[in-house]
Amino acid sequence: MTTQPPDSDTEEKTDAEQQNSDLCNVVGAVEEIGTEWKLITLHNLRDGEKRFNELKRSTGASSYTLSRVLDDLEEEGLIENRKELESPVASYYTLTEKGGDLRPVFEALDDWGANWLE
Amino acid sequence: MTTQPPDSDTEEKTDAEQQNSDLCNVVGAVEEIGTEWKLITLHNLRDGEKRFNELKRSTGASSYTLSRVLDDLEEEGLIENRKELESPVASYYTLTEKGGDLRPVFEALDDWGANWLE
DNA sequence: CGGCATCCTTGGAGATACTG
DNA sequence: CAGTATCTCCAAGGATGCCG
Repeated sequence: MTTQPPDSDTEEKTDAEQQNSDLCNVVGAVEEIGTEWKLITLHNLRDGEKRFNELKRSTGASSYTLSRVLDDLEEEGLIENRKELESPVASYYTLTEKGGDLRPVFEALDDWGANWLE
Repeated sequence: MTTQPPDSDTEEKTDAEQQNSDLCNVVGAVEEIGTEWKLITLHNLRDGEKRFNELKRSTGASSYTLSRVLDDLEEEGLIENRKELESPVASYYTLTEKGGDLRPVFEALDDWGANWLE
């Protein structure tokens, strides 16, 4: 493999996942979106479309990292990308339905944070 | 109860966090618990007390990793540790109130997973 | 049984520079 | 503006061994 970023092909179930998948989907969900950059990026799209550099600023990720996170999220079907190629190119990202359905997760996190952080 | 909720702000906010902290606590929450091992470990304690090796099996983490994750979680006040030093030592871990309050998060993740995974 | 100490590998991620 | 290409660094984490 070249300098290919992390893969993300057919997902294999880990041993631990096997042991829990019958009971619930938390492990699966965590393995799909349970990294800080993914969560933060998705969360930063909660209010609608954003462009690359907006996300770069609001998430604090480097363009390199952000780019790969966005690729991952798009491959997983959590976000969509709309490009405008005219003039100065513009690239807009939005949550898909699948991604938007994570809102309750973020709300729960927000509630928890409001009680226990700060 | 020793685990008291928030106690005034004092946390240093990161740049990205600065930009969102006024709006919500998701970033803060994610930064505290948003790693796969932490989420999985907390989730594996959802039904109550578990011992070290039980967690090792159910999470799939190595003892080295699990040990450090548990230390982190305990420091953050998300779990508690009860040790029985007699005979063959036994160590039990449970969610604190703070940790237990994450259940809605896991429920939301579970719901999402049920809809979008599998 | 629980869990450090060590060694070692991997990839996550920043900084920087470059292109269409 | 929106990425890609490198280079590099460091932490996460597995494997193994030891020990109270």
